[in-house]
Amino acid sequence: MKIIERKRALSQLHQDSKIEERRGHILGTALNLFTRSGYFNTSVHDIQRRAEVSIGSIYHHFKNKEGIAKALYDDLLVRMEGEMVKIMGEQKTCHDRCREVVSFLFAMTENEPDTMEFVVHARHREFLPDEKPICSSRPFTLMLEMVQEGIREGDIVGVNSVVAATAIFGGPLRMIHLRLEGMLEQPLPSYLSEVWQCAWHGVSSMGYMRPKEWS
Amino acid sequence: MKIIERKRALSQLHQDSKIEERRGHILGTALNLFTRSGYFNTSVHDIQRRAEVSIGSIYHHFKNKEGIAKALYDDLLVRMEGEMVKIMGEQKTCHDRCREVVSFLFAMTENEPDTMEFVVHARHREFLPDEKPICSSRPFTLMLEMVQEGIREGDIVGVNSVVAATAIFGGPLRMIHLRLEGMLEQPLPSYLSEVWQCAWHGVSSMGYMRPKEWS
DNA sequence: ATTACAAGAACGAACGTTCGTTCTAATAAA
DNA sequence: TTTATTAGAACGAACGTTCGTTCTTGTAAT
Repeated sequence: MKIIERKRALSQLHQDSKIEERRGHILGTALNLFTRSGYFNTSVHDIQRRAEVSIGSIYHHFKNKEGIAKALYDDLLVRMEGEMVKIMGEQKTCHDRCREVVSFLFAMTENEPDTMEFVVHARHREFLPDEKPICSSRPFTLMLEMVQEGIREGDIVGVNSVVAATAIFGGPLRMIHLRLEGMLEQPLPSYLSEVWQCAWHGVSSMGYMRPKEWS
Repeated sequence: MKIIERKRALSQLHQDSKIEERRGHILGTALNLFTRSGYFNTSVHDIQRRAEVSIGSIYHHFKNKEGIAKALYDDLLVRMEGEMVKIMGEQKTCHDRCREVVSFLFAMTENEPDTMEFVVHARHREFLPDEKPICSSRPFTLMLEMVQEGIREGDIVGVNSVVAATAIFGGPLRMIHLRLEGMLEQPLPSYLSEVWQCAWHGVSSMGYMRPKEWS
């Protein structure tokens, strides 16, 4: 009995993983095409050709083209939120938390540029009309909360919290844009130190002692 | 003779302005639709209906749909570059120049949100495939040059100039994004002081004396 | 002053193509 | 056998664009 159940469970797992694999394969191909050519310049037939699956298979796993984008988007927000929560658990000060967020985003840009492009570049509203703007999604509100706590604790100067958040993350995000557009030779993490110092000094309430040059 | 020529010239001028008016009308309608629904969600027929002109008229004034977007884009870059050059002429220090740029961008966001949306939000690469990325267009390279001079003069700490430029303009640009997405209650200029102080303090090489609160 | 002509702006029906999606049949798994 | 999955031909709607025509306006000839 138990063995049979185990077998069924295993086989089910095997089945699930195979299904998940194909689903993931379609998603990966779609992400690649979406970021390479844009959502609207990518047809379902393009995805089908590149993924070497059939139209029917795609429409079996996803409701429609928008459903593919939605799946990508949801997956992404979940991953990002998980990372933000993890960072908030590991780091205790606003400074360390925000720095870690930037560090994570920089690393992700290098490791999964397609994914990152889909986060920061894509005009989700254009093809996911029912989605709220990404800046009011959980990962981004968590980043805002980090900053708000920093203001409460006195680490950050008492400005409007949205202003403080954009001051901290605006520069790093622009660096990500530039990197994704191929305008930066070096990988992002090599700029982290400089970028972060500029970002943090802009809002830090601590006394200011900056050396003339950073190495 | 002279009178006849004058008359012809006048009539020609009148004709030209009428033509220009219609062309501008089509462009304005297109800009509005493009920013409201996105380039790909806007059909030429939509533009035709909203502008209350004929399809033929549109194709008389513009080569094709892409030509409309290109005309908008070119016009925009010219205007922006003119404004940057003007600012560089009027302001003499890096600090004042960059601040004026941000001030101008904030004002423009309020006065012509459609135009601004088209600058900062649209994924031009997707529908203008031959265009270089906007960050390497003249207006943006001029902003970079302002910063580079600031580094040379010692006003800005000696970081990589791209890092400095993103540190200065990244925050303000994010504020513009937020405002265009309707996430800010107040008009942008009311945040200018705070935003600018954060941006400048991030890169300024001067001693640091920030009051606990800004009014 | 009237008429005839020319230039080009405006028009919109119609075209060919591409797209997202559906449908039916075939195959594999349970 | 039944169910889940894959396959790809077929479909209709919507798209960007073309093209023959009409309308408008300015010029020349009578």
